[in-house]
Amino acid sequence: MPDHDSDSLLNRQTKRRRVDIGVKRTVGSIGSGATTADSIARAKAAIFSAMNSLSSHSHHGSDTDSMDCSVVQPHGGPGVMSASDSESKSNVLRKLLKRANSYEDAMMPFPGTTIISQLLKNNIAKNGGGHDRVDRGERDVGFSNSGLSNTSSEAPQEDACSNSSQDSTPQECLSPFGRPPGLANFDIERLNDEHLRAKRARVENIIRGMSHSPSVVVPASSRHERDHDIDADREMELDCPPPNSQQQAPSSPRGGEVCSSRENKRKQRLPQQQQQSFTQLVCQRKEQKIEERRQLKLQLEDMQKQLRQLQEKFFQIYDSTDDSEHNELNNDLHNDIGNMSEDSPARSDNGADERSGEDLRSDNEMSDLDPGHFLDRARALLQEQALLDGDKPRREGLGRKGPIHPEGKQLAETLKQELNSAMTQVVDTVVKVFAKPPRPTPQQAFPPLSLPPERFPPTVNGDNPNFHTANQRLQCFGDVIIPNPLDSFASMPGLPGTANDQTEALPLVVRKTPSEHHHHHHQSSAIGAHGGHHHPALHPSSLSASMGFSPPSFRHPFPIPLLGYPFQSPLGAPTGGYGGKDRSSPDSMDLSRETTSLRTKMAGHHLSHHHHHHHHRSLSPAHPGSTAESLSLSLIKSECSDLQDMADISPYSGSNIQEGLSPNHLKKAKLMFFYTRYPSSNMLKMFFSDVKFNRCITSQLIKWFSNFREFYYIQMEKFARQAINDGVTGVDELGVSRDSELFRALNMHYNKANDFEVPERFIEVAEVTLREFFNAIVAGKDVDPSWKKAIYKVICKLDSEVPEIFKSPNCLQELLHE
DNA sequence: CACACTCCTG
DNA sequence: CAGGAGTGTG
Repeated sequence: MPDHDSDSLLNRQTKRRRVDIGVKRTVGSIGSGATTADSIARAKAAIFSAMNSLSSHSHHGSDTDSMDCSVVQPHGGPGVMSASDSESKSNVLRKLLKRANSYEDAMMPFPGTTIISQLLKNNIAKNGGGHDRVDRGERDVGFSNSGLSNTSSEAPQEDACSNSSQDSTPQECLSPFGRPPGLANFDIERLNDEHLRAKRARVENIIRGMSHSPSVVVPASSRHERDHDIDADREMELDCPPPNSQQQAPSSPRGGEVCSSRENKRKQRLPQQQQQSFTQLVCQRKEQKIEERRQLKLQLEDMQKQLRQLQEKFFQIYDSTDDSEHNELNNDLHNDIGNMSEDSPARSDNGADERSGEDLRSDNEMSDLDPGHFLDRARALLQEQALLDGDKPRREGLGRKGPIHPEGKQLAETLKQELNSAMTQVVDTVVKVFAKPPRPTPQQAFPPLSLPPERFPPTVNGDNPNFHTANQRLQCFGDVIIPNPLDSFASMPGLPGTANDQTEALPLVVRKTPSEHHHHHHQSSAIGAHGGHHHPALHPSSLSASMGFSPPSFRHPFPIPLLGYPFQSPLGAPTGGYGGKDRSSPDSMDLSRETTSLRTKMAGHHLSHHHHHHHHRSLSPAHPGSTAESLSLSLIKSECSDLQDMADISPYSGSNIQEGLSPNHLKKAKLMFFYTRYPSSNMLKMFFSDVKFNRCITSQLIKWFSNFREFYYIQMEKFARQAINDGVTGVDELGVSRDSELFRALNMHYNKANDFEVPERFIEVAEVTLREFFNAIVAGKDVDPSWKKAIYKVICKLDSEVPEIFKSPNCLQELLHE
């Protein structure tokens, strides 16, 4: 037997003696995720799905799957799309889009024309913006042309280390939004050429340098790849100790001898010349990756630009119509659609509704670029249209009518259609491209385009401090699993927020549909926003906290991903967004919340085998370390450099419903422990209503309480034994008071600052626990491996109600400042 | 199978 | 406190 130190043996022995208390508590899946969404929301969802699949290359797309399911639900029922593989995802997307479209068609009596196209063309001509392009009309042309502009010479077909099984047709890897013919073609091609040359030179340089060095040092990133490639053989290659002992870590002295470092072994495995060619391949693949990212970036920019153009045009038209009406109408529309889709009073969005009026106004100057508002206006116009249609309202909720401009209505209609089709096309094409190859190879013959920053459209707020980070984010799209962009829908809850935990990304994990969709239902549908009705489980405090603070600029999810993820930097974020609207709750302001969530996000990521995304870190020339970037850097935990990507990408900053648990949440949980030792997940969800729950968050919270319990029981046992050793004979002599040592230890742990008055009940429970332990030990029950189980059962019944105040996200302040 | 739980380790 | 492991449960 390969030597395991006695520790391991001991461990295995002790592990046998586990005690599972089987305390049964309702595992609450709060509510059903069934939400309704109108076509706009669906379109949004579709876009985001597309973005997501684009970003993740449709690996492990479970996140979006769940979203898709819920989105589809109103029509298709829950089980429609439960498959989690990427193909089905794209299918879902397509269906979804089709539904959205058909819905629109039904809504609109006026067949769509191409007004937008015309307008856009005119605009382009007028502005002389040679770089702006609108290819909706000639999309097909652009598509077919997309692949022609260049070839990537350093994309060898015989990629030895490629684990992709698909050498599919190159065209499928091409961007559907490839450079359109005409306008910008010249510049682009020139750029392409330059860039290609430069890149080639770089590659050759690298390769030359590598082959010259006597001891070929494989870059870390490529080592990863090799790890991946060789992974299959590892079992045979390495004479590792049995799986039981995970002693490959260098920390294990003997294990280290037996199982020498993996990298070393791996390095020696390949003969020299193979290594050289290997390194070449590696470099090539790096380049390919970079190219891929650039292409993705470009595509996204194109999409953004298109959207922006549409918005501008739309607003131009819209502004010509009467404004005051629209506010009313808009509100009306919210209600209307809300009623239509599914009148769920449980989910209502007060904030959004109230805000919509002022938003519409401020938009005119402010800008333009918030697609969410854009859609709002589209809806408003649609509503107008409906009203114009006359005395026969299409639906019940539609009672009002008023003076309207027929022209504007028609315009709105067509614009809307245009928008919809544009989105559909965008999403469809993106999905088509990126959802197809399960593991898209970087072998696209696609010209790397370096993009002058001027071409990058301005962000929502005009200034674009996050431009670089945005680029970087886009660069990682190909490799990194991006948290579900839908998360940014948190403030437009018509869409089911999905877990953005990457555990979802485990391969072959099929999402269990209904039970998984535990969401906060106090969030309302974005459209069905007639506020007031709350979910019974919901308390006003959390509502006010989660809605009232919502910074208007982040209400709409669209600009966030589409405009290059202009997330707030974790540090500066909420401050800027709130604009002093309210004293924001420290919880939602928590600076390190992203930090906490990082771990969550990474959970399970190791299975994705996306090793190559280290490449852009080492090679990417565009890594300027912008402000946001450096800020994010402070959040990077440690070894896992992937975390940086994740950190940058986190789309959650815009909402009060945060994705991660902050230290304040931890503090709160500790205080809650004074009341409940065994909180149910339902309870946790209720009391941490300012956190968006996904599996990871739930697990983390549960783990917290588990850890609390662990400490608690350890203390109990310790003090019980100590009492026995001290000669205590009877339980009566055993008490717990606020000045007893046991209490101090516990208080130190759960209430370190001692700024919370520990409830008396906890003292009693502690005393009971201590006595239980004492008795059990005295009775010699501790010889039984599961002797604690009985105690656990007793203690778990002693949970008391957690005060309502804990449900407030601001509870910490309210609790501690008194 | 997923989840919650405990136990152990770092 | 988190991660991993092992176990029990539905």
